[in-house]
Amino acid sequence: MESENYTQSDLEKVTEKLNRGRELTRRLREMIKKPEADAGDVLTEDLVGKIMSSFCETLSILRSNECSEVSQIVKSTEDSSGSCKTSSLKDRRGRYKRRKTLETTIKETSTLVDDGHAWRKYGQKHILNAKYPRNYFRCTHKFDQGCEANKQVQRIQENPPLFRVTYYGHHTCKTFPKVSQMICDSPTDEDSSVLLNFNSTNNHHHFLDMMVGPVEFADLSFQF
DNA sequence: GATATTTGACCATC
DNA sequence: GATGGTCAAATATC
Repeated sequence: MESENYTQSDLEKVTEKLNRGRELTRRLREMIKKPEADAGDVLTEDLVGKIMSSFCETLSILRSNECSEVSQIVKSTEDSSGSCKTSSLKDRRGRYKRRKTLETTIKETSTLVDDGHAWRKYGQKHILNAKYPRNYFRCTHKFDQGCEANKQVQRIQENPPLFRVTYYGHHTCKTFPKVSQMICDSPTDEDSSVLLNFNSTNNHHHFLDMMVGPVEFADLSFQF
Protein backbone atom coordinates (compact mmCIF):
# COMPACT_ATOMS: atom_id res chain seq x y z
CA MET A 1 0.00 0.00 0.00
CA GLU A 2 1.15 3.51 -0.78
CA SER A 3 0.07 4.79 2.61
CA GLU A 4 2.98 2.86 4.13
CA ASN A 5 5.19 5.69 2.88
CA TYR A 6 3.39 8.25 5.01
CA THR A 7 3.93 8.91 8.66
CA GLN A 8 1.10 9.13 11.16
CA SER A 9 1.78 12.84 11.35
CA ASP A 10 1.38 13.20 7.59
CA LEU A 11 -1.90 11.31 7.66
CA GLU A 12 -3.18 13.53 10.44
CA LYS A 13 -2.21 16.68 8.54
CA VAL A 14 -3.84 15.45 5.36
CA THR A 15 -7.01 14.49 7.20
CA GLU A 16 -7.11 17.85 8.95
CA LYS A 17 -6.68 19.82 5.75
CA LEU A 18 -9.26 17.75 3.88
CA ASN A 19 -11.75 18.18 6.69
CA ARG A 20 -11.10 21.91 6.58
CA GLY A 21 -11.68 21.84 2.83
CA ARG A 22 -14.91 19.94 3.36
CA GLU A 23 -16.11 22.49 5.91
CA LEU A 24 -15.24 25.40 3.61
CA THR A 25 -17.00 23.63 0.76
CA ARG A 26 -20.08 23.14 2.90
CA ARG A 27 -20.10 26.88 3.67
CA LEU A 28 -19.66 27.65 0.00
CA ARG A 29 -22.60 25.46 -0.89
CA GLU A 30 -24.75 27.28 1.66
CA MET A 31 -23.75 30.59 0.11
CA ILE A 32 -24.60 29.33 -3.37
CA LYS A 33 -27.97 28.08 -2.22
CA LYS A 34 -28.64 31.40 -0.48
CA PRO A 35 -26.86 34.09 -2.53
CA GLU A 36 -28.10 36.79 -0.18
CA ALA A 37 -25.92 35.27 2.52
CA ASP A 38 -22.96 36.42 0.44
CA ALA A 39 -23.41 39.85 1.95
CA GLY A 40 -21.57 38.66 5.01
CA ASP A 41 -17.93 39.30 5.73
CA VAL A 42 -16.80 36.27 3.73
CA LEU A 43 -16.98 36.31 -0.05
CA THR A 44 -17.41 33.18 -2.15
CA GLU A 45 -14.15 34.00 -3.88
CA ASP A 46 -12.40 33.97 -0.53
CA LEU A 47 -13.85 30.56 0.24
CA VAL A 48 -12.82 29.20 -3.13
CA GLY A 49 -9.33 30.49 -2.53
CA LYS A 50 -9.19 28.84 0.88
CA ILE A 51 -10.49 25.57 -0.51
CA MET A 52 -7.90 25.59 -3.26
CA SER A 53 -5.23 26.43 -0.72
CA SER A 54 -6.33 23.54 1.46
CA PHE A 55 -6.11 21.11 -1.46
CA CYS A 56 -2.76 22.46 -2.56
CA GLU A 57 -1.34 21.98 0.92
CA THR A 58 -2.69 18.44 1.00
CA LEU A 59 -1.16 17.64 -2.37
CA SER A 60 2.09 19.19 -1.24
CA ILE A 61 2.26 16.77 1.68
CA LEU A 62 1.39 13.79 -0.50
CA ARG A 63 3.83 14.72 -3.25
CA SER A 64 6.70 15.34 -0.89
CA ASN A 65 6.50 11.67 0.01
CA GLU A 66 6.08 10.60 -3.60
CA CYS A 67 9.28 12.39 -4.49
CA SER A 68 11.24 10.43 -1.94
CA GLU A 69 9.72 7.25 -3.27
CA VAL A 70 10.65 8.13 -6.83
CA SER A 71 14.18 8.96 -5.86
CA GLN A 72 14.47 5.55 -4.26
CA ILE A 73 13.33 3.88 -7.44
CA VAL A 74 15.82 5.86 -9.51
CA LYS A 75 18.58 4.98 -7.10
CA SER A 76 17.84 1.29 -7.20
CA THR A 77 17.68 1.38 -10.99
CA GLU A 78 21.06 3.05 -11.19
CA ASP A 79 22.52 0.54 -8.79
CA SER A 80 21.34 -2.42 -10.79
CA SER A 81 22.13 -1.17 -14.26
CA GLY A 82 24.82 1.40 -13.84
CA SER A 83 27.37 -0.61 -15.78
CA CYS A 84 25.02 -1.68 -18.54
CA LYS A 85 25.17 1.48 -20.65
CA THR A 86 26.52 -0.50 -23.58
CA SER A 87 23.53 -2.82 -23.80
CA SER A 88 22.23 -3.27 -27.33
CA LEU A 89 19.16 -1.53 -28.65
CA LYS A 90 17.30 -4.81 -28.64
CA ASP A 91 18.02 -5.47 -24.99
CA ARG A 92 15.31 -3.48 -23.20
CA ARG A 93 15.31 -5.68 -20.13
CA GLY A 94 14.48 -3.57 -17.11
CA ARG A 95 13.86 -0.46 -19.17
CA TYR A 96 10.40 -0.04 -17.72
CA LYS A 97 8.45 -1.25 -14.78
CA ARG A 98 4.87 -2.37 -15.05
CA ARG A 99 2.69 -0.44 -12.64
CA LYS A 100 1.10 -2.46 -9.89
CA THR A 101 -0.90 -0.30 -7.50
CA LEU A 102 -1.00 3.23 -8.84
CA GLU A 103 -3.89 5.46 -7.93
CA THR A 104 -6.54 5.00 -10.59
CA THR A 105 -9.66 6.88 -11.59
CA ILE A 106 -12.09 5.26 -14.00
CA LYS A 107 -14.57 7.33 -15.94
CA GLU A 108 -17.09 6.18 -18.50
CA THR A 109 -18.18 8.84 -20.93
CA SER A 110 -20.06 9.10 -24.17
CA THR A 111 -17.85 11.92 -25.42
CA LEU A 112 -14.09 12.18 -25.41
CA VAL A 113 -13.83 15.66 -23.95
CA ASP A 114 -10.61 17.63 -23.62
CA ASP A 115 -9.69 17.39 -19.94
CA GLY A 116 -7.32 20.33 -20.28
CA HIS A 117 -4.10 18.34 -20.12
CA ALA A 118 -1.77 17.62 -22.98
CA TRP A 119 -1.68 13.88 -23.66
CA ARG A 120 0.58 12.00 -26.00
CA LYS A 121 -0.38 8.64 -27.36
CA TYR A 122 2.31 6.03 -26.98
CA GLY A 123 0.56 2.79 -27.74
CA GLN A 124 -2.48 0.92 -28.87
CA LYS A 125 -3.36 -2.64 -28.07
CA HIS A 126 -6.08 -5.09 -28.89
CA ILE A 127 -7.42 -6.50 -25.64
CA LEU A 128 -8.69 -10.02 -25.27
CA ASN A 129 -12.48 -10.23 -25.51
CA ALA A 130 -12.65 -6.53 -26.24
CA LYS A 131 -14.26 -5.35 -29.42
CA TYR A 132 -12.14 -2.23 -29.70
CA PRO A 133 -8.42 -1.56 -29.14
CA ARG A 134 -7.20 0.17 -26.01
CA ASN A 135 -5.26 3.40 -26.47
CA TYR A 136 -2.45 4.41 -24.15
CA PHE A 137 -1.60 8.01 -23.37
CA ARG A 138 0.96 9.70 -21.15
CA CYS A 139 1.31 13.30 -20.14
CA THR A 140 3.25 15.35 -22.70
CA HIS A 141 5.37 16.63 -19.81
CA LYS A 142 6.45 13.16 -18.67
CA PHE A 143 10.04 13.79 -19.64
CA ASP A 144 10.49 17.56 -19.32
CA GLN A 145 8.71 17.78 -15.94
CA GLY A 146 8.59 14.18 -14.82
CA CYS A 147 4.81 14.12 -14.77
CA GLU A 148 3.60 10.60 -14.01
CA ALA A 149 0.02 10.90 -15.21
CA ASN A 150 -1.12 8.26 -17.68
CA LYS A 151 -4.47 7.38 -19.08
CA GLN A 152 -6.05 4.62 -21.10
CA VAL A 153 -8.99 5.13 -23.41
CA GLN A 154 -11.05 2.24 -24.63
CA ARG A 155 -14.27 2.31 -26.57
CA ILE A 156 -16.67 -0.12 -24.94
CA GLN A 157 -19.78 0.52 -26.97
CA GLU A 158 -20.49 1.59 -30.52
CA ASN A 159 -24.01 2.98 -30.44
CA PRO A 160 -24.38 5.14 -28.53
CA PRO A 161 -20.61 5.64 -28.34
CA LEU A 162 -19.26 4.92 -24.88
CA PHE A 163 -15.64 5.17 -23.76
CA ARG A 164 -13.94 4.01 -20.61
CA VAL A 165 -11.15 6.37 -19.60
CA THR A 166 -8.79 5.18 -16.89
CA TYR A 167 -6.40 7.67 -15.30
CA TYR A 168 -3.29 6.40 -13.53
CA GLY A 169 -1.48 8.66 -11.11
CA HIS A 170 -1.98 12.40 -11.17
CA HIS A 171 -0.35 15.34 -12.86
CA THR A 172 2.77 16.70 -11.26
CA CYS A 173 3.53 18.97 -14.20
CA LYS A 174 3.15 22.71 -13.77
CA THR A 175 0.99 23.06 -16.86
CA PHE A 176 -2.38 23.42 -15.24
CA PRO A 177 -5.48 22.86 -17.31
CA LYS A 178 -7.17 25.88 -18.77
CA VAL A 179 -10.17 26.75 -16.63
CA SER A 180 -12.44 26.95 -19.65
CA GLN A 181 -11.52 23.38 -20.48
CA MET A 182 -12.20 21.97 -17.07
CA ILE A 183 -15.47 20.29 -17.77
CA CYS A 184 -17.79 18.77 -15.25
CA ASP A 185 -18.90 16.06 -17.61
CA SER A 186 -20.03 13.30 -15.36
CA PRO A 187 -22.59 11.48 -17.50
CA THR A 188 -24.56 10.03 -14.60
CA ASP A 189 -25.36 10.89 -11.04
CA GLU A 190 -23.75 7.64 -9.96
CA ASP A 191 -20.45 8.55 -11.52
CA SER A 192 -18.30 9.89 -8.73
CA SER A 193 -15.46 10.81 -11.05
CA VAL A 194 -15.87 14.49 -11.81
CA LEU A 195 -13.73 17.38 -12.85
CA LEU A 196 -13.83 20.63 -10.94
CA ASN A 197 -15.15 23.66 -12.76
CA PHE A 198 -15.27 26.91 -10.83
CA ASN A 199 -16.25 28.78 -13.95
CA SER A 200 -19.81 27.58 -14.22
CA THR A 201 -22.20 27.98 -11.35
CA ASN A 202 -24.40 25.29 -12.86
CA ASN A 203 -21.85 22.68 -11.96
CA HIS A 204 -21.11 23.75 -8.44
CA HIS A 205 -23.48 21.44 -6.72
CA HIS A 206 -22.15 18.27 -8.26
CA PHE A 207 -18.66 18.82 -6.97
CA LEU A 208 -19.87 20.22 -3.70
CA ASP A 209 -22.11 17.25 -3.06
CA MET A 210 -19.14 15.01 -3.56
CA MET A 211 -17.03 17.02 -1.17
CA VAL A 212 -19.36 17.37 1.77
CA GLY A 213 -19.35 13.67 2.52
CA PRO A 214 -16.93 12.09 4.98
CA VAL A 215 -13.33 12.31 3.88
CA GLU A 216 -11.31 9.15 4.18
CA PHE A 217 -7.64 9.21 3.34
CA ALA A 218 -7.84 5.93 1.46
CA ASP A 219 -10.57 7.30 -0.78
CA LEU A 220 -8.53 10.14 -2.21
CA SER A 221 -8.96 10.28 -5.95
CA PHE A 222 -8.67 13.81 -7.25
CA GLN A 223 -8.19 14.93 -10.81
CA PHE A 224 -6.25 18.09 -11.52
C1' DG B 1 13.21 20.06 -38.87
C1' DA B 2 10.30 19.41 -34.90
C1' DT B 3 6.69 17.08 -33.01
C1' DA B 4 3.00 13.61 -32.87
C1' DT B 5 1.15 9.11 -34.14
C1' DT B 6 1.38 4.30 -35.60
C1' DT B 7 2.72 -0.21 -34.93
C1' DG B 8 5.53 -4.33 -34.18
C1' DA B 9 8.52 -6.04 -30.74
C1' DC B 10 9.95 -6.49 -26.10
C1' DC B 11 9.15 -7.26 -21.24
C1' DA B 12 6.61 -8.01 -16.64
C1' DT B 13 3.11 -10.31 -14.51
C1' DC B 14 -0.07 -13.90 -13.80
C1' DG C 1 2.44 -19.38 -22.45
C1' DA C 2 -1.05 -15.69 -22.55
C1' DT C 3 -1.97 -11.18 -21.80
C1' DG C 4 -1.39 -6.38 -21.20
C1' DG C 5 1.80 -2.25 -20.76
C1' DT C 6 5.65 0.11 -22.73
C1' DC C 7 9.39 1.13 -25.93
C1' DA C 8 11.22 2.95 -30.01
C1' DA C 9 11.80 2.96 -35.09
C1' DA C 10 9.16 4.29 -38.93
C1' DT C 11 5.96 7.29 -40.66
C1' DA C 12 2.86 11.31 -40.88
C1' DT C 13 1.78 16.00 -40.11
C1' DC C 14 2.63 20.79 -39.48
